[in-house]
Amino acid sequence: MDKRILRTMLNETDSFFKMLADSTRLRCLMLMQAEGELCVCELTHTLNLSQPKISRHLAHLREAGVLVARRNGTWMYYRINPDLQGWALDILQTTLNGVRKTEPFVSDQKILGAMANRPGFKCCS
Amino acid sequence: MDKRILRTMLNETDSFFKMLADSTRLRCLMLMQAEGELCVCELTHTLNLSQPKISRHLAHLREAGVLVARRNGTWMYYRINPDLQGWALDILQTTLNGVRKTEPFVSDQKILGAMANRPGFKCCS
DNA sequence: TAATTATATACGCTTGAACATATATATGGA
DNA sequence: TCCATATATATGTTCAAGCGTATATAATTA
Repeated sequence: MDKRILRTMLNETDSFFKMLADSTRLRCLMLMQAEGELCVCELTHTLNLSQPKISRHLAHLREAGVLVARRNGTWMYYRINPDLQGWALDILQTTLNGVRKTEPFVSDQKILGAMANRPGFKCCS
Repeated sequence: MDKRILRTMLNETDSFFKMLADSTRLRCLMLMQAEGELCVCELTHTLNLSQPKISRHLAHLREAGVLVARRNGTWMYYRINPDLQGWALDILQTTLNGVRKTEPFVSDQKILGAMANRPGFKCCS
């Protein structure tokens, strides 16, 4: 764990909220809260934003300890850090419940659900 | 209700988190979540920050619809807007539960509790 | 009306964060 | 080894937001 992580790992409570205070990051987090781990290409496709923009925001979330990552081949999968403090996990779920029927979250879920050729996606199980 | 309020009144979810993403604002909100309405001088004393700084942050919170205000003589009392959406109120309470035993929130509560001459404070009932 | 207290706002400055674009790195397959 | 795909990072710029200081407004009391 490097210095950047130690510096920002929720030592200060408001740094957690800073991570939620950007619409791109919040949309990514809500998708992961709803769907579990997602890779960069799924988020790039779903939010229709540039790959560097998505990657940079995911890096921020990871450095802040909000996300953890796993590599599988060329794909990087990100998911919400299960070791987040309980109140932080609660807030993510409460937020999802609060926004899941509003835009842009409805559309995001829909677009992700309709995405073809998702890596690791098993059709017909 | 003026244009600024309409623009920021939680039409965008992340604007709510933007309001929580500043330590001064978060400390004020946690005190109000714990204590109910508070006036500017109580917050200025408790956080040991300049009056204009506190006032400006309270104005932001009010414009965003997170706080409502009431005047009583020369004092302005602010409190969490009871008409906030349920999920937003839940998040404030969850956050308070999560941080109430950590700094700077412990000290803030202590200093406020020990403050002398609080306006509207009835000694010996 | 004048003085005092409490609060709000205006101004100029600084800084951090987000952005677009370009480029680097990493993995897997031919 | 070379290429293609997926992802990460670097660079320079722009802009929003916070800050301190000064000043304005509002209510109260003399």
